[in-house]
Amino acid sequence: MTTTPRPRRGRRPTMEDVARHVGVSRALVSLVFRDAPGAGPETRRRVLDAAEELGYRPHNAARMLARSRTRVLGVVMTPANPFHAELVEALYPQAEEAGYAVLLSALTRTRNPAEATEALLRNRCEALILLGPVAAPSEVAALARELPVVTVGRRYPGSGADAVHTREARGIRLAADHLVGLGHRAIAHIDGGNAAGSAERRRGYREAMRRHGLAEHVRVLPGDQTEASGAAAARTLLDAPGRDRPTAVIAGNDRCAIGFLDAATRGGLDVPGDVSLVGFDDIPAVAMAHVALTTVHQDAGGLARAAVRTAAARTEDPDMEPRDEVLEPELMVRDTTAEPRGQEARGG
Amino acid sequence: MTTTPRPRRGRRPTMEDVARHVGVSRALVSLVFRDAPGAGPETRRRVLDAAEELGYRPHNAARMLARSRTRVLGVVMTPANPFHAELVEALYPQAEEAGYAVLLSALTRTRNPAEATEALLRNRCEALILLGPVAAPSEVAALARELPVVTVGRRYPGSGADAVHTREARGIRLAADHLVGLGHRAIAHIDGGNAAGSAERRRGYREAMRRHGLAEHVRVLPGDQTEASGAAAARTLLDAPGRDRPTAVIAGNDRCAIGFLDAATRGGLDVPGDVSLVGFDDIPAVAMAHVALTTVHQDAGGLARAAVRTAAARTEDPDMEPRDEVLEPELMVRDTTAEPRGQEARGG
DNA sequence: GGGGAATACTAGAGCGCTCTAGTAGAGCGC
DNA sequence: GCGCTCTACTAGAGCGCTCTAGTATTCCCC
Repeated sequence: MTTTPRPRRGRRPTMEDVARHVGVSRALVSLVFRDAPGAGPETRRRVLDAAEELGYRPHNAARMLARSRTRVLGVVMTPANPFHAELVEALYPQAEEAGYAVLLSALTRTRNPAEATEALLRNRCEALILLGPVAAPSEVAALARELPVVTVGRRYPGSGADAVHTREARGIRLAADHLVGLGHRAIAHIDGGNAAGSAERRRGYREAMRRHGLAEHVRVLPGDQTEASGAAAARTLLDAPGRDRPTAVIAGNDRCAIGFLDAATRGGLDVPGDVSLVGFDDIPAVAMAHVALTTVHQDAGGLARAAVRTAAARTEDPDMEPRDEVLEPELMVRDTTAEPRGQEARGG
Repeated sequence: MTTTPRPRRGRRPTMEDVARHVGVSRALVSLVFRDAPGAGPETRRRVLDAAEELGYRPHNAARMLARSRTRVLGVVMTPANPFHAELVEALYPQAEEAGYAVLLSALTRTRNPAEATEALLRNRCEALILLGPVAAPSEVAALARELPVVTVGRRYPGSGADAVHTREARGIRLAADHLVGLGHRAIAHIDGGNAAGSAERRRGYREAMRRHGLAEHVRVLPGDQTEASGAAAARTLLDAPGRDRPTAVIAGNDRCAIGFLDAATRGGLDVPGDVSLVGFDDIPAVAMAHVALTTVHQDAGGLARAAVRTAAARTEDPDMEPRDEVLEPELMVRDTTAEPRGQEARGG
């Protein structure tokens, strides 16, 4: 286009260059770029024009170093987790509104929580937001001793970290009530292992079953919130004799439910004909796709907002009472739940 | 645990503090933390111990500012895109091996390419890796004038940016060959709009059809590589009279294919009974889930490796010949493709 | 035992910003 | 015409590192 081609080599222009070009002091240029009061409108325009002309761009490291506050929020996320994508999506506008920049650090197969947070700490984030953390309580506590930490989707009571999460147990209860309402009694739960929220969901499952007088039907299958573990659980059930087979399954999350659906369907089970299935999270894929999964909806936008607000609040006041923000889940009834076979016959 | 509780308030310890504590100079501490030669083993240990004791952690901004090179690779990614998750996953180890740190910047509904790259440039990345960029050619060209830019999954010929991508057209041809081999003739393509790779895939489709003498059957449905557009395309086909309906569809990508599968199935079409379906990317969800989508596999690890290598190479030598690294795709035949109805009858 | 090299360390000048404390000058009331 | 306030601007000291150019000290060889 009409952009002036700028020299590719050589050092980048600094504030000094812009200042000299306009004939003002460095401090004045700084004022303009920080949108601080104290510069005349005419000068402001000239500074901006000069910067544009020279291709000047503030050097973040220098800014961070000079400023007392960095106004950066460190976010640890797992790219492979679709629900984290939704949270990150919502985090940006919330952070911006609160006057913070977002610094992402990914958790991958080759990058553990310690590495991910270390990178953020070296950048002097003011607070950390950990999405669905898998770190050990002692690690989280150690972090919380250094800076404000907000865990999303999991609580670390007594760690000093604030928490923002869905009332997981209630979500599971909604699912259980729905299934019991349809006539199910043998309802199994695929566990999420040590993934965020799993403990709460497991507890919610046990409680709900007890409340419905179905304690004897409690059955927790091991898992880890991945498609693979859902599929494994399905295979376990397929191998069981029919009367030992639950008529409904509450998966640890949507990904697990997808895996279950896959393996169950391939194994010849009809969902919801032979077995009803409920997920958790309500990631976009299960709403829209083929699966039409009945699931427990988590409010990603609300979680993001609460996380940013809490991080900001604790940064302002480190001695604030520990917070535990809880958002209500919602059951999304779709096509993977129905009356159990026997019931259906009686009913029809 | 046994971690010394550190004072939460007050300024963080600096190299100066560590140096004083050990009784050496700041420069020596710097040497130790950079793993540079010139420090005795005994001193090295004492410095490390003191740092541990004081809770010292290098200040990244200061380091960046002081260093001539930042050794940071800026990566623009879209969290909502599952294929990007795979690329990011692979990018970290590759970058580390090449001696670079990774800085992520997300593209979201509220954050456009200009904002995402601006944030990275302010951090003085040495090179930019754009995953499936959607930016305008002029924008990419402007960026490439400032620093090495590698686009992944899309080429911007003449922009000055290097490209790393799959041989998209070949992938589509593999899909078309497979479908034609099964007996299909009316093969439609759901377009990916202006998403990365779409133009190549569209071209590949047209060429493949022509090569098979099926030019008259060419049918490109509008789309944009999301589930929604796949679903919309399915609805369009459902409304068409049977004889005008293609017997096979090559979707713009896997997400689009998932959407198609959803809407088609709900609309009463059997896949692959009534219509065969092929995707593109081979994201984890389509391999494992319920869908078992026949799709064109892209080598995420290979793309990541090539992207990092190219970025590093251009950083070393800005005058290097423009690179265009091409990786071969692979057709993964799963359960969504079969002989067309008529064929099947004849065959059986 | 004197010169040379290698090793272990230090001094100090930046890197490009921010921000406090200050100055110059205009406007204004009396 | 004096002091006052207000606006527009500047000087300069950091922020916490890196890195070049040094200085001691030891070791070794002839």
